Amino acid sequence: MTAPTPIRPTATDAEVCCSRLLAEPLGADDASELAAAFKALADPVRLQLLSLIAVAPGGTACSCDLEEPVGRSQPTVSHHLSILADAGLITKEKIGRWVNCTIVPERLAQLRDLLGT
Amino acid sequence: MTAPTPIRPTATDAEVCCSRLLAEPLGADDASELAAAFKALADPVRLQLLSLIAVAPGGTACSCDLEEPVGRSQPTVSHHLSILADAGLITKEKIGRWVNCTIVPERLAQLRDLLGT
DNA sequence: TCAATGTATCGACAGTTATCGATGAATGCA
DNA sequence: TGCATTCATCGATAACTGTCGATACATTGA
Repeated sequence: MTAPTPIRPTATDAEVCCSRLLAEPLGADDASELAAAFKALADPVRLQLLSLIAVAPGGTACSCDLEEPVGRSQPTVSHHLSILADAGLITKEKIGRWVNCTIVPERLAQLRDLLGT
Repeated sequence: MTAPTPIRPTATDAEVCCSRLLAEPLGADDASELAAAFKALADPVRLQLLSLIAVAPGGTACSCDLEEPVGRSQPTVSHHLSILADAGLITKEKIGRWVNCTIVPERLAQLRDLLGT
């Protein structure tokens, strides 16, 4: 997860028609990077958090409003939010005592495009 | 993973514009189902296997030809292939002594669409 | 029928992960 | 300054997961 790849690279090559995943044999390094990205989505609590943040006004929600809907403790929610942030799926901004979590739809689109276009 | 949802549902509702994940607060059950699907993709070895199968002629590869490229033992490869099959990402067909694994691109497209359209 | 081969299953083990309570740090308010 | 609140970190624990060797099963060919 180093260089931010473009969201929708203009396909100049005709072979870039389907999935990057399906276009060529995946190397071990690329596979690890990709797997790490999907790992962030591979947990029901994180998917719920992501969904709650996405549907909140402006795609932004306070961390404190997320504990009750997912039914987990504050440390657990904090842990999952950090994982989502590390994966680039949300951003966390500290406003006073609160932490505002904002969805990053471009990142979601990026992962989507890895599965096919 | 019960009812096979259509690959690209015709969006009659204007609100079905982006991601199912981002369209509404995800329930715990839906979240678990979705997470299970992404879990199958959240491992580098499985991604490599998927890639190898996809680029093989006809999108089909013999299980025996996959152990060497991923550098894992036969039981481990068998284990991962079962997970991919359970997730609907590949099908396994026993031909004599061999097991032919075939990619299911529709399933991949399904997961892609869950991230956005 | 027997040996060889491809695959699945079993048992074990190490590493990872989700979870929580307790605690500490940072901020805002009275 | 002191207190309440919000969040992150720590430590512990239970559950899950990836991995392999050993072994059992199934099929083919001699």
